[in-house]
Amino acid sequence: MPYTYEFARPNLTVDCVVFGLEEENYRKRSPDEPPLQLKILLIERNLPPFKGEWALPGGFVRVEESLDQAARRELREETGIEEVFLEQLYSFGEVNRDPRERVVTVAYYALVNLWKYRLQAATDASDARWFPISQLPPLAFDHDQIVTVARQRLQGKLRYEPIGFELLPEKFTLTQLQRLYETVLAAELDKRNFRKKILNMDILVALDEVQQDVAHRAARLYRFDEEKYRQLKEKGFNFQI
Amino acid sequence: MPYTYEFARPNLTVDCVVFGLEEENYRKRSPDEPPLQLKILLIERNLPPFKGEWALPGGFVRVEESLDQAARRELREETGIEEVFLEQLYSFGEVNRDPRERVVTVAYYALVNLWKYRLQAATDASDARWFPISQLPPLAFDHDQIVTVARQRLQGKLRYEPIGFELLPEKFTLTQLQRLYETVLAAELDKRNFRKKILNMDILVALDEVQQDVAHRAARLYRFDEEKYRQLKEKGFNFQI
DNA sequence: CCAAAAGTGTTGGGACTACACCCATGA
DNA sequence: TCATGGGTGTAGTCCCAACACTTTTGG
Repeated sequence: MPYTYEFARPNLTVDCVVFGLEEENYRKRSPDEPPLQLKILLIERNLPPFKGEWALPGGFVRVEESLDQAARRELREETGIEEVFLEQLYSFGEVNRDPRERVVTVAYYALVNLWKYRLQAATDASDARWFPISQLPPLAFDHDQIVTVARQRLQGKLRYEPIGFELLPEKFTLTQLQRLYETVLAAELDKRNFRKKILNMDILVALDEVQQDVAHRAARLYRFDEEKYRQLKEKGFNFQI
Repeated sequence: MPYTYEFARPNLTVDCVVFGLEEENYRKRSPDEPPLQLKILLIERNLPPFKGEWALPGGFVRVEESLDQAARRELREETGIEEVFLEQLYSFGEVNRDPRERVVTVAYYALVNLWKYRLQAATDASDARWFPISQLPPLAFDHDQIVTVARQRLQGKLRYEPIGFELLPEKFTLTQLQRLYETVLAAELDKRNFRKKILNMDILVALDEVQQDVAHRAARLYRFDEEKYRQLKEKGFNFQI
């Protein structure tokens, strides 16, 4: 019982906007189709309200866990995803966002490496599915609004923090990295300028490996050097695309 | 009664970090004292826990009001402040942030024009007081952490959104504006470059008025043209200091 | 040998930095 | 006339945008 409060209390949930990046099928359906797609992970609701519709993974916050813990728990329980980049997004508290009773939700967004998690995420939760962000089904509650805010945040954050690497495999080519930026920011970037910029930052390590199984010259693989980035950041360096 | 949840529920509050900018006393106490000070508004608690300590204005969210409405209501009830810039900051949900029971708080930050609100804010709430941000008393709960996050957000936001004008009188001099930036960002800026930059943005209107009651050449007054800024923003213009 | 993507340098323009002196006003 | 802040221009540097061809590889 609350010690200073006699009124009815809102309920509290967490919801997660889980972003993933997926390569298009090898056989392109149309010549101009983009080679990468930004996707989000949705759950089909099997309880009212909005039974049968799609919704963000999430659920009630328990008294013995922090908000961050609640978000990670729900993500694990509903999608099998663990140990990913997860950050608080915004709290949504309109009075009628849940048609039945008052529910405030603290929204999070997560970035998932689909090269690592594709199988796992697909099997752990049979009612979970990845949707291209440009072709989302109707969403329950105000989840479309949450997705919109999450997408804006991702676009903003991507430009001034090196979080894009969370969406790529550990070893990636510069072209993959560029396409990631082009896909999320919905903008075209100049190849030479992009490479100069990112390599001059000195936060990538060139590996002695190249792409495999491509029908043309194989590209060099790189990985993100997180330690180096931390050091540079302490010296005042600012990541910026 | 919640329809899908049988567990104990966290309580939900809002808290507001209210920023204001105040000119130093006319008689400087030391020659190098900064001419502007960033302050925040605190409330002395008259109930346990932390009775007698200082805390952010805030309180429980009611079922019939949104989070934004709750923040504005608490601000009005506890400090008399209304119709100010108010934006959600972050939600704090560590399990033991309240020593007695589980309370999650959605923190907001507000920017107050102290030239307009000084009197009112001082009288409406006898237990409210403005503190220089560099000389805060010990705060209740995790409010020092909330203040830290709010300050970082203010510094960041100030650089890429024209929100600083909220802290100044409607008519201000370029020097006042520059000092505002120097105070909040804790950095010195070059006078000529600052003026060129801000005037080139074309978001200020030069008034046919000058400063009054100064013992030297009076500076021209300007005001922020919000409408012009909106138009420029739509065309892709990005404010940046 | 052909298709497909990898990889690579230069140049011009715009924006930022650094910097010092004269001006207007009131006391 | 003096003290105080108001107001102004230029030159050098750096960063960014624009831009096209050669190389490598597998099929």
